[in-house]
Amino acid sequence: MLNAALDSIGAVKSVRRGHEIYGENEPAEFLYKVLSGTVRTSKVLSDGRRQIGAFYCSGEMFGLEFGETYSFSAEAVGECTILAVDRHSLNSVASRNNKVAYQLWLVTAAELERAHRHITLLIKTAQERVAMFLLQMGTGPTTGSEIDLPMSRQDIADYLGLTIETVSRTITQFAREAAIEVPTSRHILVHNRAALQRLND
Amino acid sequence: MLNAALDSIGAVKSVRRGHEIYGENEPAEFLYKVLSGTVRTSKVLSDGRRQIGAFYCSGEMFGLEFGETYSFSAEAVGECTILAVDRHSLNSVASRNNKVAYQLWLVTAAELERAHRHITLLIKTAQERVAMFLLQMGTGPTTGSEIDLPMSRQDIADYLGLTIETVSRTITQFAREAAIEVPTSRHILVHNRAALQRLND
DNA sequence: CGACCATTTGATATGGATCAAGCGATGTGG
DNA sequence: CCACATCGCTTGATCCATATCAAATGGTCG
Repeated sequence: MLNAALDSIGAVKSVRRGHEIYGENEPAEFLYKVLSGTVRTSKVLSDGRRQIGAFYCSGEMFGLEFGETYSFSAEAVGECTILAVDRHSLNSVASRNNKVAYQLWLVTAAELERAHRHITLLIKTAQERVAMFLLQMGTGPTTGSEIDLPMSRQDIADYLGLTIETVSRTITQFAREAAIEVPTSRHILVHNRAALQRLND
Repeated sequence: MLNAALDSIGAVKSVRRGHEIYGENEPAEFLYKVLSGTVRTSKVLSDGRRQIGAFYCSGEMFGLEFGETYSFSAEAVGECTILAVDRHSLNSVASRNNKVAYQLWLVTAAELERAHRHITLLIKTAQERVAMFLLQMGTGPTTGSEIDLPMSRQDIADYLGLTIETVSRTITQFAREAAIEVPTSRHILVHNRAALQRLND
């Protein structure tokens, strides 16, 4: 099993809020798993625009690469603990153990599916993007209609390909329409999930 | 080797211009390789907007899935011949042959890289998107500065997340600036590659 | 030649970006 | 404990890139 392999050869690290885990184009020596907190991957264009590739929550893996270098950089969104697994050790386990190799393939496949969802997101309107984002954040281990956003508005904007002002205004608008409630900026209650879902595919 | 495996268990088919190879959500029974022509994958949203996932040229593989169903549909852009490989046969080869399994993983990884490039494209301006698209189409087997576009302006627009008018205007603008020349709408000569490249990352 | 389709071009509208304040939490030093 | 700076977020006013609507052009095939 993959998780057993990871645990046996991985090293636990903790990373401070905002600190870099690895940089774009650095040699891809490690594969990581989030143990607690949230990690974002990102890329900064020459003119300063930033694209966030994905957010990774507890239990998810990131930093799996095929080339020699990372194609995005990775930073801790908040305080994080992560498991760092040496790529070569893992490869050697995978070459002896088909199940582990298959699990690594599945991680890549999951990553691909994530990227496809992201592409579909980026051709939509601002309302649709924000709605889709909230719904995505609302699924997972947390219960039903409460969403705790670990990331800033700027992070959300850079993930959605919008500006911070547009994200803020759209959230305000959803709140005015009573689809959601925003007790604090990082904590959102979804009252009318159907209204948000109506804005999807 | 993967290609040998594909050739031995694959069946050659030809597909007419515009015809569907498989549909979104259909059971994913086959993995395909383009032998000649170009294939596009796409997804149509409920309101009619169409997103093109990718274009596949001769030699490239498409339709590799992990779930039970295809996540995009696939159509022939022009007259095409393709090789259809039964997924279960291939899986059984892969389970016995590590090299084949590894190659399949690489196909997924290439697909992921493609998706990441696509995401980066979609956060840019219209000029940058079109420039990047032309440069991408200009690499590959064809020689240097000549691009033959197998697809329509509408296909390009749906790939880039723009309208057909914007794509057309942007191409006209590049021609006016003498970066390119457009003898016919499907045939483009790149005169100033650097000018296009300047619009990228 | 005439019908049809893809593409280009023109005129106008608009969603989201940009520029600019204001506001509310959190923290720091006096 | 309170001014005051700072930071993240929201709100307002205006602008602009791209969409939308509409028409002209050109290429292809019967």
